[in-house]
Amino acid sequence: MNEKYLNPYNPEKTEKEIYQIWEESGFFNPDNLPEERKETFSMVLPPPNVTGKLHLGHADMLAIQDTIIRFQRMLGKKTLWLPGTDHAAIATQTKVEKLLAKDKIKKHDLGREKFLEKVNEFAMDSQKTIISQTKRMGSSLDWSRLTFTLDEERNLAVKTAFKKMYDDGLIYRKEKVINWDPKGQTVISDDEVVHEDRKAVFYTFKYSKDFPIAISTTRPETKVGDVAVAVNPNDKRYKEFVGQTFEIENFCGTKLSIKIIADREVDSEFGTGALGVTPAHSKIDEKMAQENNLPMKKVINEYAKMENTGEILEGKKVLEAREIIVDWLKKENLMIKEENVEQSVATAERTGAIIEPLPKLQWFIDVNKKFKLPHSKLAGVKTDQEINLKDLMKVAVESGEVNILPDRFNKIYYHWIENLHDWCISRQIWYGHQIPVWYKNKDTGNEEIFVGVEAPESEDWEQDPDTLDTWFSSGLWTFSTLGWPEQTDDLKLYHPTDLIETAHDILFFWVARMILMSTYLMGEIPFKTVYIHGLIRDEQNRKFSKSLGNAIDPLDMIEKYGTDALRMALLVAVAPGQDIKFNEDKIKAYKKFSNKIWNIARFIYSNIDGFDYDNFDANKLTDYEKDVLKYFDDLIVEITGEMKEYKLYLTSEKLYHFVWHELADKILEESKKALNDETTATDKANKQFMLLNLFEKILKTLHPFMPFITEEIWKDFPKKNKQLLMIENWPVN
RNA sequence: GUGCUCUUAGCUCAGUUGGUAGAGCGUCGCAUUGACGUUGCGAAGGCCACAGGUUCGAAUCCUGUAGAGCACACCA
Repeated sequence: MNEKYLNPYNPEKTEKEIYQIWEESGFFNPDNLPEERKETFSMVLPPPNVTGKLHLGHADMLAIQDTIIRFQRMLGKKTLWLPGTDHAAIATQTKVEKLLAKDKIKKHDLGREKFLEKVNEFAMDSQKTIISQTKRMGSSLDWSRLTFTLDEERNLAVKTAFKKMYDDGLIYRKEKVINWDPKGQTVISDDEVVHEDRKAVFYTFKYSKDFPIAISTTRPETKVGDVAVAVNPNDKRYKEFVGQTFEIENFCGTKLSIKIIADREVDSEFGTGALGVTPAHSKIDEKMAQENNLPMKKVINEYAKMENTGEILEGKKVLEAREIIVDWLKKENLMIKEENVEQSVATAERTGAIIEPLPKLQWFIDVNKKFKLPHSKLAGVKTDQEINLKDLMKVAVESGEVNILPDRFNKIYYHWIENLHDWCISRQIWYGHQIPVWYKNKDTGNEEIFVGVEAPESEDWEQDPDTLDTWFSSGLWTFSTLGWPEQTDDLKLYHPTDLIETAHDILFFWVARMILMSTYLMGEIPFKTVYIHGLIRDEQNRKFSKSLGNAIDPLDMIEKYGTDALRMALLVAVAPGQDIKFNEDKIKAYKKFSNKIWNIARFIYSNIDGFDYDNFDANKLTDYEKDVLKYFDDLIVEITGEMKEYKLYLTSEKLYHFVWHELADKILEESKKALNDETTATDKANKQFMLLNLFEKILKTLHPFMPFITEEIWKDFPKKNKQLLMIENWPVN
């Protein structure tokens, strides 16, 4: 027996050696796998943001995906698991800005080019850290195909996609009321808006003494931008006023011209049944104003300060302006009622700032416009059929081609699509894919536009300074990483991918966008199955975050307990979609399990001297050994089925139970007499064979879950013609 | 407002198509220096939130009630 078994299992030393052996073998790369493998299995890694280092959520994702890819590799498939990192535009830029602020450096002082150099430096540094951490988790990713969402090939994919969508009329530029983040100084999409419940005051008042209708609002400061009052067409109280226009000379120092309009959207039961229409600062009001040919009056600027108002309010912050108006209304005896209400306030996901709806010229993806889909491979959509993006996204899931686990997320997905509006894709930040659009004669009124993959030749064109929403490039991920727009072998072989595994908080940001981009650009689904894992929370059920100071570094856990133990703790009995309450004791328990396996190896290996496993005649076995082996073989059949359905949480638990409570507690104990020569030589040989045979299959079935310790023990397994355990065949009969 | 989910042992959670409830940790006994950075054997502990219904049979399917949570949202 190898002397290493005399000491306890040393994860730290073993894991580094083993990972190196795997990397040097080249087997992470499907091109190097032995024998001819016809069936493929492919996954892309959800690219971690290059904003720092990995957290437990990443560890969870890596554990699940690596277990799946190792299982598929052992099944004999040509397996590709493709790594990458995400530039995470706004998140990374903000991070670097903060770092620079420590040295009192501002981004505008540096200028765009210099600043981007800094961000890039940071991003590449961060990428290095992330890669080394990912390797510590045992991830069998094909590093030869490493990608970055902002590298040259991906930039080509982004520009190609943009151009095609523009040519199909699906990307348009328009001045609309958008979600403005005053802190981040950029537009954000609807999905980046987080609604928070807050207390607010609901004010009811009249613009002036002579004005016939009272209105209600929680934002009096926007009312200086009002151009109309809308009422329900069936509301008898206000019918006589519809169509009239009232001039208000002085509303807190500002002149207003208010037309009374009728709109079916107005609920006569709510408030006074009349709604002050502020087209520039509310999306629903914007729509009403357009339908009634009313002007837009912008009264709040990009810094959330008042503009185009009378002197009293001009330049004031919105909250100050609100107080001033409320005081003025009271003083003028125009205030009718003040009620305390719960209101949901729109805030920016990244900066936490309150969103200011503003009219701005931006780029959008039209999700409702119909177009002809060329070369459809989608179930339920014919080639050249007219369809819009919204329906395309819906069909991919409805047809069952894309299967979301657990199912309940299907319903959440449909619900999201039903409420989907056009996607604003331009951002006023520097770090990201610059929009491939050039302008000429911009301020002359004869503006010309050029949209292309390459910049126009002559020099008087100026590129749009804005960058694209980071999710635009992420949406292309399943095929941009395989070489698209080039028709590469990888693309043909591995797309659609088999599985995407990710957290539920980016189902819409990412999963939905990948479905959109893939169905539109490729005419096929991006992946067959979506496996959604839960979020990891602390013992008080809070999210892990730096600000709370409760963050746990997975590397600390690995140092204490070993990667295999951490992986098991994240996998056993955790159903998809289920949030995990982090518990260090669980990891400890699987460290003990690692030790148990190590000791089983010691016991078996120290009891097989002189036994020839390769040439043993299995016919000599008695019914007892045959039954034991059959029992485990049956179990393997069962768990193989589960693994194919991605039910790792069941398989891991069953294997744990079998190893500890069947093999160690019973089968091993029952074999001791024979092994100690207390019975016959035949009996001893039978038991030796049985134990080795069980152990071989256990090492193999356990390997996807606990790759390091199983590979290490496999080195000493007494068998000729062995390969690395990671490419041994899965033991199915 | 629209939609979704959860409630199982002290704690954290499994329970695959309906067939007399499972794991880890914790608690309590007993044993053991053994292949075991201990482990083994055993025990206590659950009317599976509650009330109805379908069924020969329900933790599992249906309806309702209560509590908890989540997603979405142009209700001023």
